Amino acid sequence: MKAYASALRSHEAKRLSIIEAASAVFGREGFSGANLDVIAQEAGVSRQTLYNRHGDKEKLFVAVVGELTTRMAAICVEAMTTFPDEPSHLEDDLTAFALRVNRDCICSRDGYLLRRLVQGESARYPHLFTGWEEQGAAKAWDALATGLEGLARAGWLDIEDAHLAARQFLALIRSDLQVYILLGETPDDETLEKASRSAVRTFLRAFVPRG
Amino acid sequence: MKAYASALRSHEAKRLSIIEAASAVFGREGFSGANLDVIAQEAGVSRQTLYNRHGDKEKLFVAVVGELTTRMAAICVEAMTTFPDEPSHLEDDLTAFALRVNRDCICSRDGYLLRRLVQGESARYPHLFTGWEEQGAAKAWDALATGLEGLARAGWLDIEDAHLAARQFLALIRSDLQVYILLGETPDDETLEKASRSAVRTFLRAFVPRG
Amino acid sequence: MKAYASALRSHEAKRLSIIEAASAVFGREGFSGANLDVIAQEAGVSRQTLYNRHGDKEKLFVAVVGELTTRMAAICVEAMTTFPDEPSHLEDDLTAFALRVNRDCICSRDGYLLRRLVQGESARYPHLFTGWEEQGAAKAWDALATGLEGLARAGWLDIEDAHLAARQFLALIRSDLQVYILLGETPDDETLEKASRSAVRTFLRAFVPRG
Amino acid sequence: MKAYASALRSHEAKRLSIIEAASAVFGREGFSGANLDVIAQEAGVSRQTLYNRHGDKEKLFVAVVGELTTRMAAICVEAMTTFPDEPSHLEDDLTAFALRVNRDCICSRDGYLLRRLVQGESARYPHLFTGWEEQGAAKAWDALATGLEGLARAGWLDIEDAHLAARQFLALIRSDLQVYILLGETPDDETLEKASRSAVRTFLRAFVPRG
DNA sequence: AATGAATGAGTCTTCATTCAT
DNA sequence: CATGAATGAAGACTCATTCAT
Repeated sequence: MKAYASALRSHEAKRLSIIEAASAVFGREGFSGANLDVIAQEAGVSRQTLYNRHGDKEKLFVAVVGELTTRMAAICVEAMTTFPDEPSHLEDDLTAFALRVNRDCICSRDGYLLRRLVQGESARYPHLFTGWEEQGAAKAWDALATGLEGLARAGWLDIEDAHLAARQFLALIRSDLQVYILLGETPDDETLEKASRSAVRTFLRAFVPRG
Repeated sequence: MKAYASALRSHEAKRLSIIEAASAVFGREGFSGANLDVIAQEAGVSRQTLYNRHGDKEKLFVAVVGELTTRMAAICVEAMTTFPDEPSHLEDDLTAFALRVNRDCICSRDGYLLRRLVQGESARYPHLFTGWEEQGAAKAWDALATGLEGLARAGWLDIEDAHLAARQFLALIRSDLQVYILLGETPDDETLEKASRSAVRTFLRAFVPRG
Repeated sequence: MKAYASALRSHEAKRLSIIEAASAVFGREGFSGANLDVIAQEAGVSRQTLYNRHGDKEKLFVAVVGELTTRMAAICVEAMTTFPDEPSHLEDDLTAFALRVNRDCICSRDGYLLRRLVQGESARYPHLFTGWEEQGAAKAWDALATGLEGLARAGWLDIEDAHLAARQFLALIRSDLQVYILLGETPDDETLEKASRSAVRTFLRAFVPRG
Repeated sequence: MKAYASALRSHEAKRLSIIEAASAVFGREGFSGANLDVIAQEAGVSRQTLYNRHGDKEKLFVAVVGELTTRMAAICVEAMTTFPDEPSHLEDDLTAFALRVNRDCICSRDGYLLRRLVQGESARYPHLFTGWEEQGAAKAWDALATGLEGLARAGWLDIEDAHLAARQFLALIRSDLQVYILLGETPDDETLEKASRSAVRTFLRAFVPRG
């Protein structure tokens, strides 16, 4: 029993370390620049194990993207649940929400890696992009639009096109983080908070009902 | 004379076709995925010529990024000169400006390629990113901030931090073009105009003085 | 007892399925093209069992050739016993004999496989060929020569060199089956009968005493 | 001009040495056992040249088979032209013809190699076999059948089915050379002459008109 | 300057073989 | 005995780079 459990654990642990290593290397070097021996080494498994588990380089790449997409989808869904449906202080609450989205979805390591992989190889594997968009981006936009619509119905905001507002909200909250996004660095909380707050302020100046 | 001129032309023509081909292939395949024979062939020159002109693969890559950066800087500067310093109709004029920026700087072929190259290889060649940021992005932001400041001084806008507003303006006008930006497709003018106008409207709702 | 017997049976059964699978794969792919994992899988045993039983790839190959040689020797000997020592109808009886040789020795699956293995690897393992020739071909020729000599002594045939006649008999009866022999397909009985009969007819035209 | 001619010569010479080396190695080791580096080395060219000229291992193999097929077809056609249409001494002339066929078509190096390649890989590349049969074997059989028919019409032979007789003739003349054929050794002229003569004698005993 | 070849390193992939469970 | 992993050696194929013509 123990052996079985530990084998399972080791099996799953290996799977994970392969995905970790592969996403790191693919992210760092791109698909063609990635070296399977390096991945195997960083994963602490033998090259054979890579092949046993994933067949070949391309399939491994697809597996990595799939895993990251799944993970990020979960994280984004989770982040969306913190949307302030009944805000006590609109600016503060939206800022907290924006900060969370920035931290967990935009500037997280997995987010960075997934973005790089999809950006870098979407030309070669268009389906990557499709899957990513449908499972990730579109869902997040929808959820956010729904949240904003709720605020509008409750009189907090004055919004005509909720999907448009959602896209603009997302665009604004990342507008001050371009450098971090590009380089894959995670900004500290102060930076995140500042970027989020200025974005939310502008967003509210645009969408809070006047007079 | 003629021979000299035509030799010159042919020399410059070759230089250009090499840059064109190389940027296309590097953009498509990334640095490690690019094949110098393919570049030579697409450029219509011999492999030797690549080496004679550029020394080696990395130098060629750097030359491509340099050329694209120079070009894009010029284009952005040019675009900035169309900023409506004395607008007749603020929304229309800013929309026209935004459309121009979107079309020429964001969604153009060179813009797409340069972004891909920098994004893909900035990890490997950090100086690429530095050069690009300083010569391209920063200058554009400065110029735009100056323009916005002018509008504010003239009473058209109510802006505290002009650089922040510039970043947000740029973020907003591209917020509806993510797909095109990612895939490198150039949207038609209607799409560009719509995306630009909704962004400008939101921007103005946020920054036009009230009451 | 039962357990013992069934263990034995299973042991022998495994041995056989290994030989079957190995001969099939070696025959299909040649020595270097054969993959031990494939053999193990087709045999329904684990790779380890191959190694436990046969040591390594080369030894397994030799075992296969040995097994096939033994089997084919037995089959050929058996076929030779059907030689019509006292024919009632010479052409019919010799044709029946030829058909049997063709079917069991030349066109059988094991015959095909053994021929392929020996042909393909005799350059690498000359002793394979030696063993095969001595145990298989030579014996068969001798037996056939003896049979023909008997017919000659009984006045049915007019033969000077019985070994030569034996070789020619064998050459003739396979002359119409080259395609099947090469591709390893087993012709139907009609084809076999026709090929055998025309060969026997020619053989008899050459060796039946005149006048 | 000279340079051009010498380049051509060297080009063709390289092509030939590649084919020579490749046929030797493929013949010796089989398709999967053959090592392209060895072929390149034996051909005295670089590995790259192999790839430039032939694309990949499989295409090189096909090219080798094609070349050998073409060559052997020419040689067989040439041999067939020596068929004694108007024999002065039937046995001697047919023996000379048989010897020639044996020497040039059956026991020649190219014949051996082609046979090995086709036998060894016809399972994997059935089209190899098809091409070989149609361009080589079938043509040779037809030509021989025509020749025998001529002798029959002229009263030298008594033949019903010329194609059958042709196949039997070919089977007989190689019946004493099996060992050489299998091992790819070229027998000396005495052996060839003896094998051919005994075959022709039997053939004539079967097909010369009686009485 | 173009072409073709050579060199040498590198990378993906396969596979025989062994070891641990 | 089966399973899965590890190791190490090939081997096919690619590619940057250089050289000769």
